[in-house]
Amino acid sequence: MAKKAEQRRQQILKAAFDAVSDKGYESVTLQDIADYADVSKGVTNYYFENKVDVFAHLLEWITTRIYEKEAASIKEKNTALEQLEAYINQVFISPEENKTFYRVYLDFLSQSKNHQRYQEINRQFYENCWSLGTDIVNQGINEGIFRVSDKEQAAHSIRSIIDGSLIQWLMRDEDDLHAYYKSLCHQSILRLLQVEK
Amino acid sequence: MAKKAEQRRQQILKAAFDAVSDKGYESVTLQDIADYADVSKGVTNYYFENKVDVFAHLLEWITTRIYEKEAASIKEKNTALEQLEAYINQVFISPEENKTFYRVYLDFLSQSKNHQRYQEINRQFYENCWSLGTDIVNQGINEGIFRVSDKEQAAHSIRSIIDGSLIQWLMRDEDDLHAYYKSLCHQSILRLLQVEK
DNA sequence: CAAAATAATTTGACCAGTCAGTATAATTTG
DNA sequence: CAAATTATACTGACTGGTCAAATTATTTTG
Repeated sequence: MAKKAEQRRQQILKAAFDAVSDKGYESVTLQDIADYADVSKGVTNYYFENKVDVFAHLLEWITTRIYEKEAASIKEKNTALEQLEAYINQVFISPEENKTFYRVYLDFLSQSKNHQRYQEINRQFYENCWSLGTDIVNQGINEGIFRVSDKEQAAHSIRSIIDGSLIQWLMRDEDDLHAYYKSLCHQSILRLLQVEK
Repeated sequence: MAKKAEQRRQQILKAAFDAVSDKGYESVTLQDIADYADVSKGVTNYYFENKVDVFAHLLEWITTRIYEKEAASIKEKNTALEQLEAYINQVFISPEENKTFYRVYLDFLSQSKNHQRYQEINRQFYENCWSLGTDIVNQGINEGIFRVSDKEQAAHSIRSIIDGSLIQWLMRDEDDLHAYYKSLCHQSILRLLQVEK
């Protein structure tokens, strides 16, 4: 079945994700992936061209998953402020989920310069993120609560603040900072959009 | 004597930097470093404990160099706005220097979670950066042009914006975006600090 | 339906290559 | 010459990828 094959691929991707999360991109071997997936080494090469191919699919999976979750939680809300809050809430889901997800994502970011394919996937991810930002900004402008001259620029800036906050949080690796950086990120963006107090 | 030895170390670190810049952290070998330094492989192991030791010294060198340059260019200026501009100018020196430096730095960031030692060096770097931000914020508050309630928070936020902008610029890897992200970063921080137009 | 044939999947041994680190030899220096 | 430094050769561990054989699933046939 094509169904069965798709399941196997998912299983391998999940295993690759766990492996990278535990050991870091560079040190994950094909054997690791096989071990995490509870299959033998050959399987990975049966379903994917090679190691890079596995990782490219993994990056694609991660970024689209992040984007879709963000888009979904925004769509539930009506006002720009609620949407923004939902966005930030989704970005900073929970310390556990965040750490694993964004550590792996950061690994890929630093690999992007060496792999054209990763870079392309990440470019797509950025565009998705910007479109989320633009939508919220448009909504806020229509509501008359955001004061922004250049919408595209605002979208870029929003994502900068999000990524910058996430990375700083990730790097400090102390307890109890998750809520702090979530709030910092939220407030920074509100100031950027010049929302009246 | 000890002078010569120190020179050799510097030579090796510079070689390691060039190698990482060209090939990326994960794929640099001890042989690469030796080749870039025009010495034989044994030399690296003579002056450093092992590969990680070389890289830890390199990270330390990079981060203190970035910090010192930033601190120096800020010190030249008197007003908060000038200082901020000098800061941003130094962060976004030139496309060439930026790309090499921050690509290597990003490599280290993603490795930090796996190496306690890298993490410690990076923590120190963050604290230095925050102190730069705090100084400028204090100056601006004294001048009455920044409206910030929490200075520490402002410092964190400033560095978030800087890192976020740098990474987004790095990842897009298109021509002519350097000036755009420099300006975006500058304007975002000004808005954050609620400078009157 | 059952046996046989065929196709798809899985396994793990294996290969050729690479690397970090070590040991030792050669060279320089004082 | 002796100590410090550098060059070279080597080792053992590990990796990505291959592949023939084994196993399992599916289809065909009588």
